[in-house]
Amino acid sequence: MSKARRATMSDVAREVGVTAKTVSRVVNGEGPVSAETRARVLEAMDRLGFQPNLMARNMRVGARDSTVGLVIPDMGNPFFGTVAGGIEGAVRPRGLTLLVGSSEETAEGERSLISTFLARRVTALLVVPSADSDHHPLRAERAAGLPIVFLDRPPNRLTADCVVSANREGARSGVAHLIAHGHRRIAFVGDLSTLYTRRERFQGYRDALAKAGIPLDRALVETGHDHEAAAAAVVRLLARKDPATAVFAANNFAATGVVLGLARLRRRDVALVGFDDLPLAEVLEPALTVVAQDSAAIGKAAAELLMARLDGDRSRARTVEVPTRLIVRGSGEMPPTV
Amino acid sequence: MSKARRATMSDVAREVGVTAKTVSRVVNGEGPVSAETRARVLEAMDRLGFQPNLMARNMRVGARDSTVGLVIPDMGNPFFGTVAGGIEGAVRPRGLTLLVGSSEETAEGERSLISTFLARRVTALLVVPSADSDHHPLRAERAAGLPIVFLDRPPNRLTADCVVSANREGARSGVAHLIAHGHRRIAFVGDLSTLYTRRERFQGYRDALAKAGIPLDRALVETGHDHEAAAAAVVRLLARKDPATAVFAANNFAATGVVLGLARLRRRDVALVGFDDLPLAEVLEPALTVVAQDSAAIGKAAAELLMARLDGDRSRARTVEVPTRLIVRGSGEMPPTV
DNA sequence: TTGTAAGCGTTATCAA
DNA sequence: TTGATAACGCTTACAA
Repeated sequence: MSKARRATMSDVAREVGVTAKTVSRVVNGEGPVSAETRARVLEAMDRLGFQPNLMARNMRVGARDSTVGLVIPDMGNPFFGTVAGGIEGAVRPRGLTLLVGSSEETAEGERSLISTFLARRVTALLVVPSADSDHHPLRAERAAGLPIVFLDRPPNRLTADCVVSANREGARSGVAHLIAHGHRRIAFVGDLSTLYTRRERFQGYRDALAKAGIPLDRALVETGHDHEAAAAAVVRLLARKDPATAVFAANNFAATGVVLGLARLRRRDVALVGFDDLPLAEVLEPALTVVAQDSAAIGKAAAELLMARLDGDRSRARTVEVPTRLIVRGSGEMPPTV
Repeated sequence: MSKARRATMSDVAREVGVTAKTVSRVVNGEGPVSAETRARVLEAMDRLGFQPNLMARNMRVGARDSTVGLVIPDMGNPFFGTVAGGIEGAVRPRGLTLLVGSSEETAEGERSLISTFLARRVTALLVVPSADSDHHPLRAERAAGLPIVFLDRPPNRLTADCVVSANREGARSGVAHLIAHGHRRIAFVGDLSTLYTRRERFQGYRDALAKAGIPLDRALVETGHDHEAAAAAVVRLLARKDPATAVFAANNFAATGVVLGLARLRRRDVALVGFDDLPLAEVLEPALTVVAQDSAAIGKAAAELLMARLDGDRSRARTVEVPTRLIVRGSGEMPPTV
């Protein structure tokens, strides 16, 4: 019962009294097979619950699997969900199936997941790198013609196609927006500083401050990698003797956390601009001003890069930067409390 | 360049001057290999960028792949992201890798994704069924010993393990809560009625009404499968001559949409209870009362069922119901406007 | 219209 | 400690 071996083509063939090759023909709808034989084979396949072994097929054919592997850092972050949706919509018409795994934001998780995909001979590989991962070992795969595209964050120690948001410019514009509304004590709440997106957005923050002649105050730079951490950061930022009058939250979790923190403090006088939009942004009070990323477009761009490579594009690695968009809703336009 | 063949064990072996079997021993850290041979093999592997072909290995070993396949309807829904996270946390310690694909809520997408997983000989299969899918064809796989667990929604035409939320009872308690606060015109905004979860939650809604002696008014039952559809539904519900004084939103998208709709109408006098919690629920005004699902627990329970099967549990199919929890925050306690 | 032989990349078995 | 041979399930090339 438990050792019930799975039916193979030979099993089906024996059942019907033909050869495996004939079953193969029926399965692949290829070559000439008499209607009667075909019917008998189909019947036996159904009766035995035959499922072709794609591993064996792919091995023989030498063809790659019709699967695209995607490595993301976190299944729970809707940003990556939307990115994945964008990819899927683009590769599906081509008959490719997207399979997603999570690295849990660790280099080891990422390495082992990539290995899993490579060992299964995916048609192409999409990776959102986790901090500190090294992509140098992938050079052989790339040389062997495997399309590899990095998303959201660039590869480390490897030149390859890459799609990212306009992080620096987007952050700059968001912070400049706060400055334009009179703020000079603007806090930055972001991920761990090892992350590429955090570094870029932090640079944009510095660019905006510099342009306005505002010195960087390290005391206003906080880390909030999840909701509660960001909420706690806000409490600290506002408890200072010289508190922040505005906050730039550098990702969706940070923005959510800052909103939570401010609400718990019953503070409605602190300006806020978030990076990445939230579904409920417009109903918050005040409504949340954000630098919106086009996450679906990021996925789509990556998928298109990938498919161009599959179609034989051998040009050098490209980096696509997807623009962001400032959405003004209220929270970013409040003046500083004097 | 483009046809660069991938290095095989034989390639590595030839390079070093040994046999494929020796390389195999090194790769699998099995059997006796001299330290020197091992070093030379490892060096050659690295130089050639050798990646073992798992398809070939699995085929030979006859072993199942160390992969668990998960089919979800929608990558963009954070509920499924959290469920996936719960599964991953439970199967990873066992050395299993979770691979996720999206059916886009279509029976065909689900069928083809399941086929993809079966053809790749996953160790186990996890499925969130889409509406109208038929799982009868999976009976042979189940008989062959493949653990199959359904999540969030039960299988159709197949008896199998299943993990669901206490949908009916949860919805009943949410609606009863509104009734306890004086409401009698309570609207229901949910998914398409073909969906299991929608049907169950609707039953819970009816149960609560019946218990209170309130007749069901079909005019108060609306469909809102995404944010905007739910927002539009609210507008209709409140525009009636005999409008709803409270709304029960039967899933997270519907709840978000209802909140959006109410905010756009500037209506703060309509009571609301949502099914499934939202990250920003506590900061809404009024804060959102919800029937919270434990999505991570659903994933974990499914993973545990699955692993028990892998460990040889042959008992009959079980259905696990994960309890929900009413979280009172304000929106559900508002009295009806007279 | 169907069958035979060989081989894809790996590992089990047994021998050296 | 290492190698030769066969086999996993399937498809290609060729023959019947």
